[in-house]
Amino acid sequence: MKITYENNNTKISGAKNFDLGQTFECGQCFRFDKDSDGLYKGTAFGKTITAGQDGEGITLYGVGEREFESLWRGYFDLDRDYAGIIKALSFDERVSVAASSGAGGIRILNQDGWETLCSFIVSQNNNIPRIKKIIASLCSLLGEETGGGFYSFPSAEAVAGAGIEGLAPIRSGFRAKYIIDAAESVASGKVKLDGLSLLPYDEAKAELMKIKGVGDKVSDCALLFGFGFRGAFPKDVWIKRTLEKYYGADFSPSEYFGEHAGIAQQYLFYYERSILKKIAGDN
DNA sequence: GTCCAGGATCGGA
DNA sequence: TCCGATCATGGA
Repeated sequence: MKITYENNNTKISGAKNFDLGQTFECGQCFRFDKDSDGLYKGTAFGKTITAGQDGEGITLYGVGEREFESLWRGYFDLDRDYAGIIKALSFDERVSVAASSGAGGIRILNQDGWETLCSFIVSQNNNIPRIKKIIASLCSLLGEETGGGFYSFPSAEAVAGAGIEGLAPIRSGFRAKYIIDAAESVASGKVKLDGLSLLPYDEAKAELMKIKGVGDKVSDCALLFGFGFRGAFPKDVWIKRTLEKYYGADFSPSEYFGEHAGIAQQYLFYYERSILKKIAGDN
């Protein structure tokens, strides 16, 4: 992998297993959209960027060395050896097939913990287009403008301050009370997100599940996408179907796949949900 | 109009 | 412990 800086852009070339589209569209992140020109635009950690990919590599527009090193290198998980992880996980036939059939360019983003927690509370019993819409609405309602009509994700304090009535415009339905409980718990310190990534998995999970509306799956998503727990294995409806179909009952993904179970999960999820669905749709 | 969505909670077997 | 109904809304 080679990083070069020119004209206030950062160019990443020779990065193995890094596909911008797969990474932004595999369901881990709700804040990036593809523009009509094929570029992805979105906001993370209060910074809005435009990113594109061509045969030469990935370009982050308007990002200089300082910002790249302090934010985006970590965000895109660039210091993790995905090729090696895929090799290590390919003892499993399903993961091997998924990784070599259009899911191998996914990188697990290191997103903001609070944003990820809140986003996956919104995701429950919901569909991705609507999840994105609700989150965008929450950000424009309570976040701060970051330029070009983009907004930062609001702090827990800002969300708690709005109260349940204040959230009415985002149309989040029965999830509003859960969002408020999460915001109040985090703002008050009842649930501590600082240092959560350093706790053992079980303790970190129990901490998040103190929040109403945060159960087994939502907490695993937050841990995997927002707190660096690559061994967390979120079990949504698609993955449950996959597990039943190929791995049988009483199967323990975390023991079977090990420390990178979450990455295996994401390959399986994206492959089953997007790639097989697309193939089915083409027939 | 119907079905269902990256689930969690609650009450009752 | 397990199962089903329910939750609020709108995308497909």
